[in-house]
Amino acid sequence: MDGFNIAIPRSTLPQVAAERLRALIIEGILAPGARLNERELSEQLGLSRTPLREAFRLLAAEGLLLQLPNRGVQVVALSREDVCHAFEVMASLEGLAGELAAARVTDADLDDLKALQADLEKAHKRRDLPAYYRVNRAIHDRLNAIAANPVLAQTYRALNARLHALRFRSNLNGAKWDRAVAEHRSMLTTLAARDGAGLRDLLVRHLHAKLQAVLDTMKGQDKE
Amino acid sequence: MDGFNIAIPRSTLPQVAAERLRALIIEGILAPGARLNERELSEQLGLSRTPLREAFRLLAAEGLLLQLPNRGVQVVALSREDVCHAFEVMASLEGLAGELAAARVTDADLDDLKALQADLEKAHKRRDLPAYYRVNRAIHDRLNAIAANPVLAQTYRALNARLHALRFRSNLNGAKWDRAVAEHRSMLTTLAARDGAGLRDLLVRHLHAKLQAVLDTMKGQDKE
DNA sequence: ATTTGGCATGTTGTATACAAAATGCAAGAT
DNA sequence: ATCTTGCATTTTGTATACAACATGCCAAAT
Repeated sequence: MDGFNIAIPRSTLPQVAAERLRALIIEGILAPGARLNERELSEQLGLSRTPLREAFRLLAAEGLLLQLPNRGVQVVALSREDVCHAFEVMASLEGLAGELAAARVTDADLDDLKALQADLEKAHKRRDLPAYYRVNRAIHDRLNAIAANPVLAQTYRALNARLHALRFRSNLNGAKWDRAVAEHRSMLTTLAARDGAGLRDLLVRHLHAKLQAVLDTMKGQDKE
Repeated sequence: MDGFNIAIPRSTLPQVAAERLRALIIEGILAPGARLNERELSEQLGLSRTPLREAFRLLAAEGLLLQLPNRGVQVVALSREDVCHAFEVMASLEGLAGELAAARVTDADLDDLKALQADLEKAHKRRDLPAYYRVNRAIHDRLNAIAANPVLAQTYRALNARLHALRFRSNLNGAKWDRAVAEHRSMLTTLAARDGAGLRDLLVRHLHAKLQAVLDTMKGQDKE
């Protein structure tokens, strides 16, 4: 019997630092394009430069930071094209998650998702955008969990982190929001029918719609 | 006029170190599961522990190394399941590459690919496995280049590195090899027809076949 | 006036020293 | 004999010192 995992979760200082930085980037406190001073940041975070530099390398590998030799790191500023490319990949990954989930989903899973869907619609009716985002994310996470592919989950998570800063700000307007909720509803029925290919298509289209929403909010502010 | 990129490519020591380590891992000189001693390795590579540790973090982010707090790093040993999961994702990404490539491919591209296909068949006829792998990789790289999605290319590359060590050793037997070559032929005609969905399916199936070949060679040597 | 060269300053890159944690071994207790 | 406990050694984690590089300023020359 060792179904229990009692190991106390320890993470290294660089990992913790990376998490903090990730949050700061996503919240926009560290703005895209901003150059990060090692000494300054290390003092603010209360650690030395060495673990901070390892955190930098982590985030650079994830694609959140850009490392310029002898010129330090800066927060990546995504161009409109970058966003399109990232969404193309995200859509494909999410489609795969759907396909896998359809093959493996249990009735219990479906019940959970139905509950989440109800929450989603509630948030939508209340026009509570933060709550909507939270539930939305929970649903997509759940789908990934059902897909039960850790490699997929990790790849997806890494990519998502890069875009999260943007999505955070993409304020859905009425029509698009309604449509997104409707799409979620059909996703659920498609999943219940165990229609993998159908769910895949739906998710891909769903993400393409999301891309449009993001691109709309990006309009004007051209970054490269 | 600045279509030229004259910037002399400089890389940091950690990046160079990471490349070396990646090569050593892929070639199997650093065996899966092996624990890497920082001091020892840094002396062998001729650098200090600091840049080496940053290289470790890079490779850990890529999924080639596993970091255990206060217990250093070790080369990841992929279980059969890990390989299946990775291939599922790879297949999806390669499928996306095919889909995109079909939409963007030019006649010049097709000519290049035809030439590569000829090389592939030659290598097959000669039963020259190393050459076959080389050309095979060139074809897949070319496809990714045509797809023109840097995010996809990077994601694909990272995942591929994790599996390369395995594929290296997967010795195709006669029947599977013949089939792979045939699949490549139909890929080319499907691409020429600009049939994105068709090419996607083909590539996904192609990779599933590859997975089977890899799993076969893994049989027996159970690692977890 | 503009440009170029050198210098001063600040910032990153690498090495090393020190601290903390883990590992292995041996001695003692049960 | 086996298991535990404490110590010595090894190894990793963090901080800091030093070196290399980049940047901005000022003076001098054209």
